[in-house]
Amino acid sequence: MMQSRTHTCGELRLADAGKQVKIVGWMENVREVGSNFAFVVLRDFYGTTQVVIETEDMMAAIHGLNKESTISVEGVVRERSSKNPKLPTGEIEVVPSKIEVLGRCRHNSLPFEINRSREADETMRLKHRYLDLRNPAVKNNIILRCNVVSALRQGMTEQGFLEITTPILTASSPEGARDYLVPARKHPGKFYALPQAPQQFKQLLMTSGFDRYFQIAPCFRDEDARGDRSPGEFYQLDMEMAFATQDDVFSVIETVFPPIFAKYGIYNVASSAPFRRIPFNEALEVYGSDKPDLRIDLTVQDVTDELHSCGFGPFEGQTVKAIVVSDCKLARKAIDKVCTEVEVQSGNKAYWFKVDEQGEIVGGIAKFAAPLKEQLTAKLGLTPGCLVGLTAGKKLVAQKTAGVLRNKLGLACPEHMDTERYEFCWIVDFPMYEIGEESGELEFCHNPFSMPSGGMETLLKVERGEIDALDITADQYDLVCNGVELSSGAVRNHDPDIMIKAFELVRLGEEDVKAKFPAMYNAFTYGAPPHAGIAPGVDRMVMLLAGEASIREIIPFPMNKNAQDIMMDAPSAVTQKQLDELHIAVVNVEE
RNA sequence: GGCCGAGUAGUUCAGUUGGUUAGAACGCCAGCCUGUCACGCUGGAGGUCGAGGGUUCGAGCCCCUUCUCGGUCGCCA
Repeated sequence: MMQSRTHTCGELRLADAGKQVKIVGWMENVREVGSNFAFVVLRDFYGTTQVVIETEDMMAAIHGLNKESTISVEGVVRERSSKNPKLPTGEIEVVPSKIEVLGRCRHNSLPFEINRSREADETMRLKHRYLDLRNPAVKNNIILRCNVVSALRQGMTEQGFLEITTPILTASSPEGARDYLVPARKHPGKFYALPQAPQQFKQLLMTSGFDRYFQIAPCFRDEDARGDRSPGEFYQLDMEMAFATQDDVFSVIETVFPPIFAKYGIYNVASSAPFRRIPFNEALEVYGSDKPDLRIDLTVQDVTDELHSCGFGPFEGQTVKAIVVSDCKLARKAIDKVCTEVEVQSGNKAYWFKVDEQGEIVGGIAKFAAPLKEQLTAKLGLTPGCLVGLTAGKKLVAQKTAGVLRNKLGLACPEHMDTERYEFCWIVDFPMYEIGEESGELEFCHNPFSMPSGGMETLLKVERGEIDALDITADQYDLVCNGVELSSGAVRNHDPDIMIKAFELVRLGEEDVKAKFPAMYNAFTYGAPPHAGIAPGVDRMVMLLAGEASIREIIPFPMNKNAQDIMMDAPSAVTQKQLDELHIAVVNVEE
């Protein structure tokens, strides 16, 4: 038999009984149940098949062979006398006539057990990622990622988008995150930068006349990691459309995303178009977050008037927010746990009281709230069985803490959260400017590429003193799903004059625009199309679909929290010759 | 960089008020076992308790320093 294999380990069925086959794979397990009788579980990418050892010859062929060695097995498919209904191949087994060792595993003790690798220490998993990935539960997330990326490509292509790659070695950008720099050998003292996003290139593509662009784009940012944020590099479904409005972008996403989420996600229900649109300020006020989880039916209410002078110290003179949980079944211990979690995550305390079956305010800070029962009942519509969660602080702090509390209460109270679905929304009307915390002066809130709503006319109104710069909104939007920010996007500012005017409000001018974004500024002076786009994060999308809490579970070869690849040993030292060629002198490097 | 948590056998963990020889499960090795499929049974090997210092008659446990990993905040136009 010349073929490497006739079948995979996942495909043989009862109907194949009697066939002469050759299968290959990893020796996952050996169960010896007699001196010359054993079962070998052979695993490949597609599944597992049982090989039954019944002769001295075959026993000798696997004798002393460590698990996870690769072997080929030639033999006959036979119906099992004792079947296993839990396995797709559980009705048959292969009776071998020849077993060949292909790749011997030299280790009789593995760093972890393959099928339980997810329980192992993460450092160990990452160091031996090639073993970790043999675990079907780990491997399946990578397969899911492939399928999702493939579906996104197909969806975007069907919408008329062209996939165009943009440079990886490019220029450092003056704003945004920290760049990864690459020394330029031919230009001593100068550096390339890895792109934080293909932002400027895609806008230049629009200016070049391409109408609809997309790319599964690698993005590089030298910022610290989070559970849902990979250090160093990540991927975006980057897209841009010429002569387009916000609605045009929304329409594309609302067409492409829901079917993919419903098909590939752990939940098979996704919002249908159009997604809810929530203004930024309303999101903060009602949900305490600019990325609300709409599966939770709880909302935040303002009780500052009622409680800011109730005598409870932490509320004194502060904004106070309340979340009413009707028919709350949480015990005191569970409520305290929620409050503790809120404090850990937000750094601010949460408080509570309950309304008992007699309608009396009890528990938590009842001592202060009870005297205000009438006002609170009128304001919040309290009924027996209600739990009222409370937060306080300066307005934004009270809002955001309430947002954290809302999430925790939703998770703790299943009757207030319809977990098994993907609930999308757009956050719209972001402020264009804010007062910088350090500078105390007006700054761009998000990015300077966005078009101020109303364009030049709006900026002129600020100049004329008719409106406050802080009240300007940008044609910018976030895509949010189940409390996860998937993406920011915007209608871009394609007009050099409006760009300069927008920069003037933050005390910059034409020279700064030219200096910071020379290619884009120049390009836009040659006739630019209005354009808009968005760039949903592929990694986070796959996390949501896989139901994984760690981004490392959906990346084939992830780095650890400290941006190290401990399998490849990156970053690593390089030779003096390499440094010399790059005109780099390394000083004060500690071992 | 701040805060919180973790670090004990190959792996995952337990280890009481500081007290005899640091345990369990899985894995590994040996023996038994002809229908297992998380095979079973018997036995065995395997430990720098992250590192350094201190307190003590005595430290896995208490104190100090430090390293590593994770979470979180800062940061991420």
